[in-house]
Amino acid sequence: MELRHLRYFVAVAEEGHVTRAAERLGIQQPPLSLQIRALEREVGAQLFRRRPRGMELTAAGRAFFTDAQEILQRVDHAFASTRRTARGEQGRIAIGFTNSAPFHPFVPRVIRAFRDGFPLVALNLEESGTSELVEALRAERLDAVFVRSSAPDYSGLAVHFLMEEKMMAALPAGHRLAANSGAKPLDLAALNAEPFVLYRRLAGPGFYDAIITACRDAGFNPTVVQEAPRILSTLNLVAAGLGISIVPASLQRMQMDGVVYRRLKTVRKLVAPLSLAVRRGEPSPAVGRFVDLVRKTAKAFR
Amino acid sequence: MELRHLRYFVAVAEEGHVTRAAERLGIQQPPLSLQIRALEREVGAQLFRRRPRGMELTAAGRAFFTDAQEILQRVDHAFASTRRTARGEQGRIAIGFTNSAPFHPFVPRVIRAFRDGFPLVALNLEESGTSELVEALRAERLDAVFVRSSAPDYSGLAVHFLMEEKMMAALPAGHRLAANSGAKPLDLAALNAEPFVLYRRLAGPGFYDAIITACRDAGFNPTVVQEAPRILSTLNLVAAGLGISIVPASLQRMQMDGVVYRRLKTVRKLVAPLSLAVRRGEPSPAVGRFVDLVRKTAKAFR
DNA sequence: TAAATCCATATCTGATACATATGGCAGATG
DNA sequence: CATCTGCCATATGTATCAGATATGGATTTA
Repeated sequence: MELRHLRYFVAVAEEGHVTRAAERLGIQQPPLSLQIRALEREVGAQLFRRRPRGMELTAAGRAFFTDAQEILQRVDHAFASTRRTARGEQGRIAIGFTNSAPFHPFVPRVIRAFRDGFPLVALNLEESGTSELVEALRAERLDAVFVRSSAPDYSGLAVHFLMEEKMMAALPAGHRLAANSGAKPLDLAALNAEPFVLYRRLAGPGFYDAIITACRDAGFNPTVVQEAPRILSTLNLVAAGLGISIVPASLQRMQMDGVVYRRLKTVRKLVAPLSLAVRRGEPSPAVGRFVDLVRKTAKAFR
Repeated sequence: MELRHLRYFVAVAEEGHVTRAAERLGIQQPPLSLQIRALEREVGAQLFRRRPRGMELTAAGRAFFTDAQEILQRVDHAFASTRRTARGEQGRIAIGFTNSAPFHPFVPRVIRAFRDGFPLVALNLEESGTSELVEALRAERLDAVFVRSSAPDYSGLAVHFLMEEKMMAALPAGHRLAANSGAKPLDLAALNAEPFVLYRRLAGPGFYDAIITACRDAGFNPTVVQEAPRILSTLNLVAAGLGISIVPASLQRMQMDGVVYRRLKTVRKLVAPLSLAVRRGEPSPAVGRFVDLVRKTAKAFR
């Protein structure tokens, strides 16, 4: 049996009249009559009762009619769905981001923009450390990853730089340098005697190394008294008075009791980049559309 | 597109290799390659990415693969389901019976036997008066009807006599003729001075007329002091002492306080038949099977 | 570098779907 | 009651299409 048989059958069932159904289908009455007979032979059941004035469905024919309509409907749906997927308008993509990425207002904004523009594409969101994310990207568990730093190894991946943001000092409330919050930016060198609390290097090597390098360029080695596993625990430790930290400016959206943010005088290397990494080669249409939107939105965001 | 295209596509998708898929399908590799290309043109999307060593699905191809498998599965299901319906092993039939029919042990038994034998056939059961049932049968709201009497007009219907049962006298407890319940059968003439409570003629004309005729043959006109709309209300009125009644023997399964059943000496015309009525012509396979089972079970029941 | 593997293209042929002509049957009509 | 009408079924011919065979092109493998 072929779909042609189902289409012919449904037409005859709806018309109750072979000649009218043939007209509707654009063929002549004898081949339609033959096709119905062939279908009945193949199904192994009589689907119509022949009358002098037209045909009527048997009980088996009524059962088959229901199924046939549904099958034809599903075929049309399959076509439409496949075309949408091919155009990237439908499907599923998995997006990863580092623990600090969501605090950057760009990331939630572009995710919302994508959802609005492509409601039929399902987004899976994953948050993890940079290394885990890159590994998942390579293993095809993730399709695109927002990263905030240079990973040790981006081979096989395409990394699209989106933007960068300044870093700020995070000081315990009551700290001698915390007065006049929002006033004149601090010299990085003013932090030379301070104990440092830094986001663990393994989780965010880009931040860690950038901070170390910037301090050395300012003339001192920072005293790292504690590494924190998460960006939030970094702030918690600062609030507890264990030391100071340097974090991306977007973190100041996270107002936390006991933490005061102070701007720093511009240090060329002390910035936090935001990039999107994907696998090289041919992305799925949905991933392609996502990358396009992210890059376009990043240009408009600056 | 035809089902052939779906079958070819699924085979290639599963094998990832056109030559192997062609072998599996029993055709040569070049026509299969052409059919896949034709399908991609018709869908309007590339379903496979060609590699030097085989083909792999695109995102659109993966979406289509899911749909194609489901469609082919539904086609097989439609065939099987239609065959079952054609064999009367599946479908739905509506059975009607008069208010008194369920008390005959045969009726629930044959219904259970049918359910056991054809679990995929759904039974709708309706209870009503004989006239309503016959009307519903003619209007195709019911497919088969158990009746207990001769309806005024069975034209256009086929009535299969199943069996008959004796009638019994239903007396108020304490009645002078109620003593020695189960003893020697009563003469019908012994009831000549009694007030009669009868099941309404409109609801069960066969019973009514048979009782009137039998009494006249026994030499008296029964004094009908009350007609009851339902067989149960007939018994209720007897229990209340309004009079006596004559009911099918199967009613004695309905033990009711205040009612005593007494057998009657055999009166040729005073029996309650049980018949199955269906429309003339070609019943659906499920109805045909039901009629067959009912008739066969009735023979074994006697 | 030659051979192997795999899909794509070209050409031919048999099978099949459809057109046309006509027949048969049951119901409608005069 | 005879004739006509409406509708599906059968017979025959033909154009189209699916599949076979032969061969080519590109990439990988030995």
